[in-house]
Amino acid sequence: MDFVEFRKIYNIYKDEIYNEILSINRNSIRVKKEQTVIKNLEKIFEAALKISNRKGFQAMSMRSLSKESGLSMGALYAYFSSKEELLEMLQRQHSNIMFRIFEYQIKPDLDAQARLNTAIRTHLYLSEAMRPWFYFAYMETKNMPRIKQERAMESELLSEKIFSDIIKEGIKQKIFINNRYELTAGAIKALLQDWYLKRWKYSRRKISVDEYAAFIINLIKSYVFKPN
Amino acid sequence: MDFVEFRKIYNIYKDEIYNEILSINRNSIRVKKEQTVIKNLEKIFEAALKISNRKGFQAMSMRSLSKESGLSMGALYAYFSSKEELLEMLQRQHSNIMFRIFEYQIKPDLDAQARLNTAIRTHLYLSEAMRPWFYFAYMETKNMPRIKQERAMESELLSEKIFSDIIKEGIKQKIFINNRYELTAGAIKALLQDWYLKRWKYSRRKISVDEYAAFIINLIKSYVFKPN
DNA sequence: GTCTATACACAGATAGAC
DNA sequence: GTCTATCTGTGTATAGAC
Repeated sequence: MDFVEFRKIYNIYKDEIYNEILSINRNSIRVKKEQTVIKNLEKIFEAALKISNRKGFQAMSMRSLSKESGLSMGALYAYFSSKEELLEMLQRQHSNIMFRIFEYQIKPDLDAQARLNTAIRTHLYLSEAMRPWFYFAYMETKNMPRIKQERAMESELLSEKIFSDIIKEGIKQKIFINNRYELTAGAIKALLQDWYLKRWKYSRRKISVDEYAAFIINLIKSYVFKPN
Repeated sequence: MDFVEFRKIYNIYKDEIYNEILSINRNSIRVKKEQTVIKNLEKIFEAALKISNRKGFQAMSMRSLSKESGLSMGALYAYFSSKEELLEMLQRQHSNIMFRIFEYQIKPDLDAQARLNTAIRTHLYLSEAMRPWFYFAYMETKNMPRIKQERAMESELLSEKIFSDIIKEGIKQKIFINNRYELTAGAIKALLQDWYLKRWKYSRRKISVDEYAAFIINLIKSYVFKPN
């Protein structure tokens, strides 16, 4: 699988994003006509991600969101009851779509090595396709109240577990060396996150997402196969 | 070198931090008595880092900073002319102290392997000793205006260059394999940053800073020495 | 040097016309 | 469903007493 191939799978899901947001938040959205809701949610979310990823969610005023999205302040509040609710919608939607695609992609019928590759590629390609969402989720959870941060931490650990489980199994099957699988899984996550957190750096150096995928996979393999 | 040893070196510098802040910002600080300035700057900066690292600098109100630092609003503005200036003071101080210690620590008389170790350990230990500063600098540069972000990006590349130069030299000396040294340096940075960005995770798992240093070093070595 | 009290701008949110 | 106009709280910053 490379990025081009991944995009085909992803595009099927993509159109459902706003349908899903609608059905989850049906009761808090005052507007009735489905078509209108979907069209406007898309405008609102895109604008919110754009401004937030530049200045931070906190610093984004409702006035600027109104201007960027093309809807008036009054209209915005027909889609959520407070700025904080908008934040929650964005966060939840990100984690939903992420785990959904992950679940679908990682087939259990492959050996540990192939599954590790798939997991790394899936995560990386997904973050590339949905970069504004990933960046937003990473940066904005840090400034949230304790309780909601806990949720984000669980989500981090859960996605890390996908990697550590695969490595553990590889160790059991004697394919990999028994060598700090938990730290290794954490390292994979950190490297994957670097891709969307410092996109500017990789763009400047003209590193493609496929190149970066290959690099991470090689780096990790050299460690889990290390003879010493 | 381990963390205990590093702390001894660090402690010598530590006391100079506020002296240095004072001398750099002498003209924008209205208070004359040196002792007073140093004592209060410490209070202000500690409070600012504490609140910002929990809620973000933007979300920290001057009222809350006043309360946390124990100084009145009026008093605060004797030390900086605007909230933005406070932000600048914090940022600049962080990058100053970082490059200062780095320069001092990395001796050129060692071979590439030993220098790579020292560089990794120095960066990691420094971020551990000054965690609130590092966390702050990482999170808050993202929301800054273009021009200032450029500065932060240059700083990222500069510190990355320390690692890539060492690796390049190792390749030249035929100690290391010629294997994407730029991406490798970036990976080292990402792994080092993960330590202070997700401190909660490592604390929970009871990973010591020395353990983590050894892990990164092993991971990277297995790649730069990889036989294939 | 530090305080309290206050100015003034702008934030989030809503009411009511269309 | 969407708009404009407006309410009310909170933000940064400063003036002037001590």
